Amino acid sequence: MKVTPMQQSLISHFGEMGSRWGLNRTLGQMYALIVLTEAPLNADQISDALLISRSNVSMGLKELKSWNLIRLHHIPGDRKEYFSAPQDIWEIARTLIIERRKRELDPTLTTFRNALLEKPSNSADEYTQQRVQDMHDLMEMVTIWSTELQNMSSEKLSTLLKLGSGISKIIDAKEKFLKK
Amino acid sequence: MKVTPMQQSLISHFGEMGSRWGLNRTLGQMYALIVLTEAPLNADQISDALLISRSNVSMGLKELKSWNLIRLHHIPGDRKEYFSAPQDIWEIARTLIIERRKRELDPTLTTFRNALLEKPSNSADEYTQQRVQDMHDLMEMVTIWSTELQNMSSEKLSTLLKLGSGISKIIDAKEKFLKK
DNA sequence: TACACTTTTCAGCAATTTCTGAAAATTAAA
DNA sequence: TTTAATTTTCAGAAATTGCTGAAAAGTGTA
Repeated sequence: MKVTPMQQSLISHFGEMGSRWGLNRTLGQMYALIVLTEAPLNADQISDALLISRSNVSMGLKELKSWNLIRLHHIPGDRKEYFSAPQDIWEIARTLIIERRKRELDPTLTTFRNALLEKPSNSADEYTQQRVQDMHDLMEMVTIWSTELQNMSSEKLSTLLKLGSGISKIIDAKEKFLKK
Repeated sequence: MKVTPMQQSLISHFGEMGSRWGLNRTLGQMYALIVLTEAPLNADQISDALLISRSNVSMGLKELKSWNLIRLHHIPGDRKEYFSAPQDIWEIARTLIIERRKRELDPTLTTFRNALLEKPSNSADEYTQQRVQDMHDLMEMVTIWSTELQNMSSEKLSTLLKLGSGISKIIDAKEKFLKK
């Protein structure tokens, strides 16, 4: 399993960025390799290409599975497991949104709700609850959005994103419409 | 500087989540404390409240400054520096979007563009470039969106988010309109 | 069932990140 | 200026995270 120079530079970059994401270097590299290679890969090929141990690949694949980012294939006459990324880049994006929400937002929303259920016993807690309420409301809306995106087809998601700078105008139009 | 139990549990949670974000535990705790406390705080108070060294607070504040997440105050007759978070939670959200884009998206977009400028010398690179192109297009749209959000007032941002599940209908309406 | 092949687990080592105390630098009042 | 208060820097210690090889577990074929 050899990697072209072009692929190598992309893999390295994903490795460096991996840590800025919730992933780590190796996971970033592994996913870059899988995404950029047309044919599904087995664990030994990944281990080869990235010069990391077979067991590390196994753990990485486990993590990628838990993120729902890879698909499993079987090749007739070969007992090894082969992995690929979804063809549709929008599907990958959608998965990332869902999984990051699960990990980054949901637990916090729960903590906020618990804090809001308590009775403030002094003015410091009153202020605290007020701020928690604000953060809660914002996060809840983001969650609703992400659920919405989750159920959107790639086509619709694409349309929405292409709206880009048009979005402001749409809001204006809506405001106007409602006021009339 | 004492922290109420309610504040303490929120601070701990932010600490744990801090690592899932690009921050780290201490940074998460520091920002929770600053956000949840009404009066601006000085470094010694933060050090006290969170039981971390003064120098660690100094480094944390430096980081929070670089993220544009805190405001500096001076109290007459006091030489210490006091820090607070913006009152408007939407402003904080906007800042986070901008800063995360800078750190998580922009460098990758540059790498993608460089890869697309190269001439593919074999079919593996052809496939690679095709996938990079897809990812590039998607990321560019996300970037445009985030620029849009960056320039939106808190009110407008709020309206947009409240749109929530209405967004699908708006897209449908727009599609229909364009086709007629 | 026995077997060869493949994947997973995990204890311990390695690398990285985070934190601290001491010292240096900065700041502003006297 | 000098001095005292405050903030910042940074080398090394501590803690955390990541990686490996060896062994265990799992899987399908004969």
